[in-house]
Amino acid sequence: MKQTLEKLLKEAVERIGVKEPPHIEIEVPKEESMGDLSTPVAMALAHTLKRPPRDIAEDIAGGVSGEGIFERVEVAGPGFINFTFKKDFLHSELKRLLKEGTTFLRRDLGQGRKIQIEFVSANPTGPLHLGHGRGAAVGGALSNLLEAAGFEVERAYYVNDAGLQVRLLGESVFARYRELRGLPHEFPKEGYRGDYVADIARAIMDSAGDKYKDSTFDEAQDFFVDFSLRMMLDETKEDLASFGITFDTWQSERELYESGGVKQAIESLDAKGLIYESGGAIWFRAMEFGEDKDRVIVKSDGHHTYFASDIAYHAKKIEGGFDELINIWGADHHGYIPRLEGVIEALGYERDKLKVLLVQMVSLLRGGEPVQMSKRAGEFVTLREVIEEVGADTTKFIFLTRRPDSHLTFDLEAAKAASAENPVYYVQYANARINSIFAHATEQGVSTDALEGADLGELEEKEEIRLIKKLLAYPMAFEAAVKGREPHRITFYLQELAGMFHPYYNTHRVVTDEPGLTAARLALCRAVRLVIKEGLRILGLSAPDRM
RNA sequence: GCGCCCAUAGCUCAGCUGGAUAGAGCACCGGACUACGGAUCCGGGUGUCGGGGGUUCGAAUCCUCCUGGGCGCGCCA
Repeated sequence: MKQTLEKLLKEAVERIGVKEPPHIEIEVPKEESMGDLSTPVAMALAHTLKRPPRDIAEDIAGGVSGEGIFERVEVAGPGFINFTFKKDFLHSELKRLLKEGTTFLRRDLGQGRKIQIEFVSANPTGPLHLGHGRGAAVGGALSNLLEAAGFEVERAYYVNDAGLQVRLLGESVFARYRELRGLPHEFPKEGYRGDYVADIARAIMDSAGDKYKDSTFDEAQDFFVDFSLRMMLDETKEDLASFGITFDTWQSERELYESGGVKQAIESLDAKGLIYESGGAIWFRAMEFGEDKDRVIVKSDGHHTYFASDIAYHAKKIEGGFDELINIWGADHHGYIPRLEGVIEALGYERDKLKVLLVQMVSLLRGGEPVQMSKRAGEFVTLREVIEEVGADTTKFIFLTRRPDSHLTFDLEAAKAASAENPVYYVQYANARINSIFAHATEQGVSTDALEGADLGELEEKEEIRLIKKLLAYPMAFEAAVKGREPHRITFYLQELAGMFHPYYNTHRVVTDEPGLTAARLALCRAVRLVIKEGLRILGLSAPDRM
């Protein structure tokens, strides 16, 4: 629909003597009386052509060749050109949608370009919390979205399984282990205090018994750290699975050290003279890349900072042949962005090869009262608990009906209360409802197989025309979502589509006494279902046949 | 002190990258087909778009200052 107009408009604009036409904006006007699609292009041209916008609009409108396509082409307001399509055109486009299916809905904007999306990447020192859930929902939806748009997408998870934090986890588990055994123990001062630490200790008792009752932590360290890591990682994967999120690659930080990747990355920076020693530590010349201070890679005690392995990790990503890298981070890491971009430049690549998408913080409330989400503190609400309490689809939907950069307060009480009335069901119900219409049709002995031949010209009610236009507008929403990397646009589109389907259903019967009309309406329902399923799939939401 | 993000209806949020009279859902009130699922539908109103200034044909959207909130600014991760 939009593409057809785009092409005709471009020709018309060239026809009035504009050699290099600007980008032609096309939008759906807010009022139906303003036509189906609209363009402000005449107003944009007014300045350069030094003519009144309405005159230009008249000229362009007169030059649009689209006989058989437009019912009306009108100039309105300060200089908008409004287009209203002929019903025949809408019907033939709907026919195409039904025939081509998702091919009609998607556009190949990626052209097979490789893109890696890294998200969640939580420290394996504690369970996933709600903030991770937001990253997971957005990252998963964005991945599906870009995949549908013809990108080759890799979903990546980075596991920080090296360094002092995981050692501290092991030490905390060790202390709990001794505690459970009734042995004297000293809990590390900054240790992890959540219940999950004791859970791990219990699991160790189950599998290793009292094998380590006489060991010091130094002796038992490897076992405790590895066991704890494996268990945390397994639980993380379980949580993500129950949230409907999957990953293609799990990059271990430890592996980057063991394979020599970190060493290599540092050497390559060194070879470029971007590294120096001072005060016993090794520094990266971040200031040469716009940072306000240089950054330590290796501390004076010999330990590497996270930054060191991040350099190696991103070097490895780039060498993986990706055209674009996307990192989805919590907004509390925003200060880290220039540092990492600097490194990418230092490694000899374009800075904008990496796009960091910040997902704003989620503050958790329960009945208006703040709930702490600190991993070190004893009490916090995990993603798992929220999924169990509120449900995966509802939780995801709450995340996907907001711009990622909007701050979000997630009130558990409100979410649960809203759960029964949640808009996600409104959308899913449209799908389920269509399924029962088809079941009903079959019961009535109406064939639902041969809808290809249906005469869609039968669809003349205004609710039907509106619905068709909305369906044909899906590619526009899709394109905007892809270009802006904003999956939430799909969410809003689906709510609007369902918001047209339900009233239609209540006004007009699909299965009627007239076979021709029935076939056409069934075909329309099938198209609605197709689009809803496609949208829900992209968002990572389920599309149950019955609810 | 410096930097990033946010502020739109009572609440939760959209607003298609500068366009027409700023929109949904929730909540509240009233109503609906002996037929395809009432998780539905129909009707009812609400705005100094946080505030001031600027840019221009035109600003919720861009610039600037201010206010308020969130988050960063380590040889932490």
